[in-house]
Parts: sequence; structure tokens; C-alpha cells
Amino acid sequence: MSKLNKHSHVPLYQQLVLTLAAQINAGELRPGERVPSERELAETLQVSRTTARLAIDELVASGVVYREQGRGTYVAEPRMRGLLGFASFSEDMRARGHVPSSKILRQELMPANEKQQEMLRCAPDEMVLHLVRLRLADGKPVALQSSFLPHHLVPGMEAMELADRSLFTILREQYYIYPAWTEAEMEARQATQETAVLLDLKAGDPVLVVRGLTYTDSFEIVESVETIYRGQGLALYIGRQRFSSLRSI
Amino acid sequence: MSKLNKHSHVPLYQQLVLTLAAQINAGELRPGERVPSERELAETLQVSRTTARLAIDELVASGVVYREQGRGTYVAEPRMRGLLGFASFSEDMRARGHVPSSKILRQELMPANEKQQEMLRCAPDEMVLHLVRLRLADGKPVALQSSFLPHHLVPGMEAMELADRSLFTILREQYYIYPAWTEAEMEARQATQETAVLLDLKAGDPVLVVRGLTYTDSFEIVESVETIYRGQGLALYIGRQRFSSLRSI
DNA sequence: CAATAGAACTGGTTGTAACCACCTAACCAC
DNA sequence: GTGGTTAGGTGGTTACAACCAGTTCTATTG
Repeated sequence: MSKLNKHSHVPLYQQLVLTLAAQINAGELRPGERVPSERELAETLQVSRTTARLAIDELVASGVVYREQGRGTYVAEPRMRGLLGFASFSEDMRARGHVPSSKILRQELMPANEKQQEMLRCAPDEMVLHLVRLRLADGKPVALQSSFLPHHLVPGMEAMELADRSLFTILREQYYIYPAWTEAEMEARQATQETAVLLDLKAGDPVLVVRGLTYTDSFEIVESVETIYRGQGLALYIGRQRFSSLRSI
Repeated sequence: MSKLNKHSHVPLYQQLVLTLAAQINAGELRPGERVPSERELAETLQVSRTTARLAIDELVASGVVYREQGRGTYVAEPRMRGLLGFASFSEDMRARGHVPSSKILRQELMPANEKQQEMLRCAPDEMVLHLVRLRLADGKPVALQSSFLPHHLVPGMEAMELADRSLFTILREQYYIYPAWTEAEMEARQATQETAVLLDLKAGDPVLVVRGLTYTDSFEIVESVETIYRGQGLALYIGRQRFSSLRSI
């Protein structure tokens, strides 16, 4: 068990989260196996049970482990073999072993129209950056993506080279904006002639339309995006959905 | 502020979660407003800050409120107006003010075939209950749902009257099985002649296919379900998706 | 008046301590 | 053997305490 650094600026429980996640990803802790108990972790690493528990809380929230009262905490089974997921297209594709690329079809500033003002919660005179990108995996078209970003959040992006870089990476590294979560709705539609051509389909073929908003931790809207995925055999994996029930609507 | 019951068997922090959620749903705390600080809640209700904080943790996890360091905790904006969501079809429809109903097209026990054995993680000789239900909202067909449940979890369900009761309610009330979360993938397809007739569509019209597994808190698989939703204007709302990143695949 | 230093908040992290609810295994009595 | 008891483990809940790290506002200072 690697030790934790008590004088690091990274919180102890975060260090522990990473340590445990690494062990699980490396296969040192296999699905179904028991994770050391909270008291055991606390003793071994010379931290309080509070800290150990907080770390496990995080892992539980991520679905990496689960608890059973009186028995222990266990490593969860790996996820379904989904083909595509949420999160950044580029990062997701790379994680699955495909080579992502993009063809930029549009990259320009425009004044926010009514719909975007509502979606992005921005003022009427504000400028937004409009991106239209054809997303490819291993050179084959997979999705057509139209995004709007408030210009004040990403000044200068209208002139950037985007084709070979992940938008999320640019947001994090150049603008210090950390997308935290997304909220989406999806729908099956028929491809229009225009999108059919771009996605190498026939007009009328089914496509999956995902409309989403990307937020930071503090509820700032970073991006409004509509993605049209090829249908026909391309399944979109939707992580874990808890049955919450706290909020009526 | 309603008081908490220190001698209840319901944990204090759970009581506080419900209290705050109720206030938010009732509009006493509006979106954007600040929730009382952790220390304030603790003092007012005569509980420890630990308890207050735990309660707020739950609300944050549900996306009902969000924290900002140094500033406070605020009520989140209500969600996107999605038409359908995850969770139980019946409960979801009712929450949106529609009248859900079902037409049972099939309800019978069968030996698990290979695919179901893998999906439900059950033995080769095990029986599974196969349900096919046409789901209606206000009398109009919305989705066609095919479910498989391990028979040993729901003995006797093959003979139950299911048309006017929520499957989830039956699971909870008759079998003490509490579905905790679901994992799904979705795909756009063309309706076959058969499904088109049932859903009041034309063959070839786009439909949204959702394949999911329903789990309990301890990773038991309760149900394997494939739902075919009408496409064309019916958007499926997909809760909040955190960008997690802990588990590589 | 503007800049700044500080007080008084906020949530974030960590430790210690105790008790409860639940599960398992070992043991003991029948 | 079967059945009950019990000891010792697990996670679950709650309290108290202290400090860190940001934000906001105020009072002081130049």
C-alpha cells in the first residue's frame, strides 16, 4: 500500500481515492473482491476513519465500489460494453481505442438569438461562438455536432485550430474551465438530406439526436450542444442512473 | 422550520434531507436562493454540523442544490423540460401529469436462453419471467417494453394482475426489492412492421431503443429491459451526467 | 476617495469518539 | 445435526472540535 502525503495540497481523502482507483484499474483489486474496511484503511494509512470513509464515499458515488452493511465494501463489476458514451467525444473515442478526428464545418462568432439566450442564459447583445463539427472515428463519420459557447468564456477560440484537439482539453488547459456535468435529452429522428450526406446515410434513415447543456460545478453553462449520431447499429451508452426521486419535476 | 425527531428510527440527516427537499418543492426556497448555512442549520435544529452537512451532501448528489466555497449553498435551477425520463414508466408519467396505462401482451415463464443468462447472470436451468407491455399515456401508445426478471426473485408474479400497477411498486411492496439504479444504452432504429402497428407508426419510422439493466444497491440484477419508444417529437430526458473519469472503461 | 487590511462569514478537510444495525462464524446446548 | 447465543467484524449515524480556503463587507489607512 503506497503511503499518503500528509503535507500535500491534495486532500488526503482524494489521494486515497486515486490510490484505490488505481489499484482497481490495475487489477490488484478485482471485481467482487472486498476492499479493506474503513477502520483497516484508517489504521494502515494512519488517517482517521472519517478520511477513509470520505474516500470510499467518492468511489461509491462513481459506481466503482459498493457497500454492504455488516459485510464490507466490494469492487463493482465493470460496466456494460457500450459503444459511445457521454463526456467528451474525443476522450471517449480514444478510451475505446479509436482514432477520433473532426472536420470543422463552421467556426464563427454571432450574436445570440433568442433560443441561445435562453439556453445559455446570456444577455441579448452577447456574442456566442458557433461550432459545427463532423466527428469521425477511424476516418468514418459518426456524428454531426453543433455547439454554442458564450464568447466571454472563451475569447479567442474563434481563431483557434480545433480539428485535432479536444474541445474539453482546450477549455481546461487554455481557459481553466472544468466541465463537471451535462444534462441532456435525446430523440430518434429521420436524417434530413443535408445530414444524410455528411453522415454517409440515406435521407430518412434513423438518427439519434442528443441535445445537451454542459455545466461547471457552480452551474455555469459552458456549452449548448446538439449532436446527431448515426443510428443503425451505433448504440450510445448511458452511464449509471440513480433513482433519485427527491425533486418532483 | 419544522423540528427533527431525535428518537425516530429515521436518521436525523435523512429527516433533514426530506425537510429541505419539501421546502424546495413547495417553493419556500426558490432556485438561486441560498440555503441556510451548515452551521446555521446545525444551530437552529440542535444537531451537529456533521449531520447538517451529510444532509446537504445528499441534496447535492441529487442535483437539487449546489455548493460554492466561501459563498454558500444554493438551490439549483429546475431541470430541463424533458418529456420522459428514466425511472419507472408509470411513476414518471404520473409525475408529469399524464395517466399511464399498460396493455400486457405477454406474461409467462420461460427457461433462460443464453442471452438472458448472460444479462441476468443466472444459471442455465433457471426460469425467467418474460413481460411484454405496451405502455400508453393518456390512452395513446408511447412505448413497447420487453422485460425479463429472474423468477426466483419474483415468484408468483407470472400470475399477477400487472396492467394497472407499477412494476416498481410491486417489487417494493410485495417483494421488498428496491431498484436503486439502472444502466442503459440507446440506439435509433427503424420500426419494424410489427412494432409500427403497436405504436401507431409506419414501418420504417424512427424509434428510440433503450436497453437497460436495473440493479439493487448491492448490484443484484432485478430486470433486463428493452424499451422501444416512438420517435418523432418524443424526447427522452437524461438526468445529470457527471464527468467522472475514475474508471478507465 | 481609493486601496487595503481585517473581521466575519461560507464551505472543505481532518481527527477523535461513541454508539447503532447488521452480518458472519464460532461455539455451545439440546 | 439443529438451533440459539455470542463475540467480533462491517458499514451507518451522530457529536464535538479544530483548522484551511475561499468570499464578502467593513473599517481603517494612505
